[in-house]
Amino acid sequence: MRNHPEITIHHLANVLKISASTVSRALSGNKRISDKTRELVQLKATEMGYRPNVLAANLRSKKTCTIGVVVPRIDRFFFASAISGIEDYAGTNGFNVIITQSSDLLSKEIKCVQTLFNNRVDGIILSISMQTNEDKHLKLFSEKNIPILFFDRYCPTIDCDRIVVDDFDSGYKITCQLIERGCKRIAHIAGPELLNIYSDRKDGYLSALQEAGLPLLDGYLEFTSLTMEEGKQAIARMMLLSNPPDGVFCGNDTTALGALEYCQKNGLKVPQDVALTGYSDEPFSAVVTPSLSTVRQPGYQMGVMAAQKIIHRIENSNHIIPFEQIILPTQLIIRESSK
Amino acid sequence: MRNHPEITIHHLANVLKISASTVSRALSGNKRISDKTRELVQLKATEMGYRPNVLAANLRSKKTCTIGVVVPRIDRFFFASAISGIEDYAGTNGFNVIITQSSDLLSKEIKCVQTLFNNRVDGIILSISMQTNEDKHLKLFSEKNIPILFFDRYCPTIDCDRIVVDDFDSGYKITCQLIERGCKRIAHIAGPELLNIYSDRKDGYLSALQEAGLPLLDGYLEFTSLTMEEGKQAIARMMLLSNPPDGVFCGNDTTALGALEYCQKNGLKVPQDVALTGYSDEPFSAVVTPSLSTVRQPGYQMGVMAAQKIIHRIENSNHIIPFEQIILPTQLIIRESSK
DNA sequence: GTGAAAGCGCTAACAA
DNA sequence: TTGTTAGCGCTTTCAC
Repeated sequence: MRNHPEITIHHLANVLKISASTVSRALSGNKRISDKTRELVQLKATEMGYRPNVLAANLRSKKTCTIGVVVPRIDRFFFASAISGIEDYAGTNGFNVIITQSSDLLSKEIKCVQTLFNNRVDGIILSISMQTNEDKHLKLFSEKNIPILFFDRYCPTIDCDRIVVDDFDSGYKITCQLIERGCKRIAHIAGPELLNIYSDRKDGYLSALQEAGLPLLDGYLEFTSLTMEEGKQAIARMMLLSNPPDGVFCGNDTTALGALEYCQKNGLKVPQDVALTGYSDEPFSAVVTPSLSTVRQPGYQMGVMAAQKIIHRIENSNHIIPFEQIILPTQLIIRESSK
Repeated sequence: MRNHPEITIHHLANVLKISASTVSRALSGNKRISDKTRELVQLKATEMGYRPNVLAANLRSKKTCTIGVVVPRIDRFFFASAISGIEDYAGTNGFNVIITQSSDLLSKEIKCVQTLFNNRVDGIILSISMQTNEDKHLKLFSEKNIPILFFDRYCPTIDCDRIVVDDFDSGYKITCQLIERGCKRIAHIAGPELLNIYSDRKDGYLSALQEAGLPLLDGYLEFTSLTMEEGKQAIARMMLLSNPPDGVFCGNDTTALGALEYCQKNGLKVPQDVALTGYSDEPFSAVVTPSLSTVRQPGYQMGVMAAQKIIHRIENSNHIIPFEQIILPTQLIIRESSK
């Protein structure tokens, strides 16, 4: 089983008795070439099983046609959907996508970013980790004029494009829904305040309370890292307060699920005794009993837009395009847990 | 904001008054160099902000240190977990991962594979689409001696490594569980017979029936593409049979969820009137009511092993390593839907 | 232990 | 429209 040697443009050139540059032009869709030659070359190329050496082309043109992606976790539905969107758009536009995950660790995120940087990606799309409280590792890109784009979770100190949803508004609205259904004592299990998305959700919650003239009672606002276990523990503490909440807005669906489990184990009826809401619309939220009220984020669409925007910027790097923050709408989904 | 020019080994060489090859050796950990020079070079490299040009190195060494991945869908939990495993292992071993998705379409799969091929990935890990009934597009790789590795869904006509689970055994066992709990009329909603995983599950089911002396009644075996909607429709037809099943083994959790919804809408108690089981252990299966019995596949672990195995093969391409099929154990998870 | 030189496969400025 | 030429930045033989 011998390896056939790789066919290059020089082989084609030899066989066709023309120059390598003509072959190159014919293959790259250059205008300055006759239709006849082009067809001839293309025919021969397929015949001989030529495949372009992307590496060499990239080295020469100093572009890799690759975008790097850093997400906290690939296996979270929201991020998987976003990646799916990125890959679909990038794939049909001649770009490759290198995926990396930070596992919500700053140290890992720094490594990912470094790897992508060394691999000379043309742009980087990222959603920062829960720990990210510095931006040194991202400055690398700005310094070399490599486009950065944040989606969902961003670093406020870096000036670049962002695709986000209005977490403040969503947090506000979902709290209002709890108020409208009659809840008087509403608590919130929040995520790390460091992250824009969580602090915005929290601010939306606070704003809704204030507007309705409801007080923020002691112990009604807890900051966690939003795991299921922490959801259980947080609601446990809340329900043991002298004046327990009758409604809890959980920072994400996983926490809400933990809270739900706690309630069911402790004989609390949801939503009668305490109404619950989550955030993110994970696949399980619609099918759990009672089904979870939540906020749906357009993950796939965010991915598509992110890819679109960064590729546009890469391909127009000579132009000055002002940075933009695109805010995509979310959808409030009211289900049994807060009916 | 001027771009600083990229530092190359030649810049370092000039500054240090040594040759580029020495710099190269110092940086690549070559033995034939004095400790003093090595340290000097490395120091200067960091000082000047040198970053190796991976492209040039790859062009020269004809290796890309990149593995390509093709999965049906990124946003399915099983595949997302596998990707997560691949990326973790590859990332810590100096390999990049390019992800593509076939959307379960043969045509798209061919494109993905072609792209990865042109990008000269050093190896490709894939799980084929539901439509894949040919292997021409995969022969490309075998011809160039580029390692292919299948995980979960494989193409039986390609001779290469595989990481799979024992779908026959799992199908057999989960059917046995239905039998043990007293089901007498057990149906199966199967996936496309083309795919090993689904036909194996089906064969396991048939084998369990036969062993228990239970008949396969007319209309008890349906082939679908395992969407939620098809699950509903299939079970609807089954429950309208003159002799409806009292247990249904669904080809995956999504179908089982559809079946569950049908039962709940039509006043059928699960598991009392009809027991249900799924396959895959999606995140929702544990939390739906009644919770779904299912089979857990070690997605993350399969990803790690896949990456490990293919990287090992890439780095030992001079050796002849016999192809191997690794069968990972699954875990039967009995929950309320078949208690 | 170090340097000189060739070349990986491609593109693009320039010339014809 | 086509050819010539000069690299992109690196590795790696082959000298010394």
